[in-house]
Amino acid sequence: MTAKTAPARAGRADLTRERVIATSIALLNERGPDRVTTAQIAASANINEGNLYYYFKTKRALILCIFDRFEDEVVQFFDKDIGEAAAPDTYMGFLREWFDIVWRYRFLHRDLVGLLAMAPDLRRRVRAISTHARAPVVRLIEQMRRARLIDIPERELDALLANAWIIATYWVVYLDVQKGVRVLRKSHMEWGLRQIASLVAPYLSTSARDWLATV
Amino acid sequence: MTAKTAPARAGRADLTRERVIATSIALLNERGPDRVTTAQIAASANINEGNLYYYFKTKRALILCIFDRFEDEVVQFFDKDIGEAAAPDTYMGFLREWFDIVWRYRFLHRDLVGLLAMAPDLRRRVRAISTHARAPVVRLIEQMRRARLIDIPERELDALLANAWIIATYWVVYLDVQKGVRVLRKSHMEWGLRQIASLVAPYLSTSARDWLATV
DNA sequence: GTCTATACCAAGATAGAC
DNA sequence: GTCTATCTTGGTATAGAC
Repeated sequence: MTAKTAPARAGRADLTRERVIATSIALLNERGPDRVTTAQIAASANINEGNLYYYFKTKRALILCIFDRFEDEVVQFFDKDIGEAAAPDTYMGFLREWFDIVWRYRFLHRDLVGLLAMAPDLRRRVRAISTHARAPVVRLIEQMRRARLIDIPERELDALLANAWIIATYWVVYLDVQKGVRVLRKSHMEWGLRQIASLVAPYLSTSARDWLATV
Repeated sequence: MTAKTAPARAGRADLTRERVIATSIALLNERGPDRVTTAQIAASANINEGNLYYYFKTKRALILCIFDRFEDEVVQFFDKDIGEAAAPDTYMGFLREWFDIVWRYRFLHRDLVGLLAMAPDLRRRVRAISTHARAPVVRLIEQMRRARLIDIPERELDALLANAWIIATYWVVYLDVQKGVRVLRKSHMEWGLRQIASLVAPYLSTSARDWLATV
């Protein structure tokens, strides 16, 4: 919410700062917070370790700054207006976008335990995000209902949402950790989309299911 | 496979060793490998830190020993014969047992990245486990089919299995990390079971679904 | 804003007495 | 088998010159 996003017009300092952040995200995703040292970050950003501390007083501060960015992206994503007359593939587009965010910040999900130990306050913020996410998703389902794309009994909705949330956030972790995937290729993305689709499939109208089969 | 399981007749040394292992599992589940020190383990097992190294030459060896135990339990679980005339709640019993294992060793799933960095060979073994798991699960589904409990198209099976696997392994992580659950109560367990059940529900026969509603 | 040099400390591990 | 004492390393962070 209160995050500093990338500056519009960047001076030299801003550029360095951005380079540090970008390079840190890459390293953190690759090896996780506990296996990335400040020395490695500095080296990877082509600056001296001492200089790194000019930009971020602590390693913790750097990681929190990255979390801010993630939070910003997520809030923006969910607050975006979906528009009423959505075609089926609009929904796919959203999912794709979501996977992309989760992938780019996957260490946040994968290594959350460690991060929580470092900054307990993150628990609150992580929870806030999944709470925040619920309304737009429910709205989206309502919309699909009105468009006669889906038909799901009220009492099964909660369980479906929880499952969808777990798959949608842990799918990339699963790819990363269990499958050893290093780069998120289009094929992986499609695979994840199909997983979610298969979750929802039983509740889709025949027309929507036919459409799905063509994707 | 080659793990040393708890000795049948335990001498003093064995008892100490077991205490170290049990206490380590507790600590590792609570805080994760990187936030548990050998000093804490020793203290928690009521022995001196030096003594700890008599039992395990390195921290790594200790953790690998725990992985051995997990592996043993999993293999035993999956190799167990299911028996043909299984009632619906037999399947629930299996799921329960599985959740229990995953919960007791949840740090292995939750902190796998770090563990893989420590012992790359684990990747092979983890993969072997999920490969090993497939056959029994497919057999189980076949059995449910014959008992007319389930009806699922062949081409939807793979996606369902993958989703079930993700939910079944990451459910406890989700509880732990996102919900802040510290002790796996019966209510959480039931919740997880319902999640899996809701995944399978669309494919169940009406009789099986009726049975499910009574649980 | 960037560097060099260095302090500091926590954690894993060893030696060797008992 | 268990303890005390100690070594070693590597990683975070600071001081201060340029």
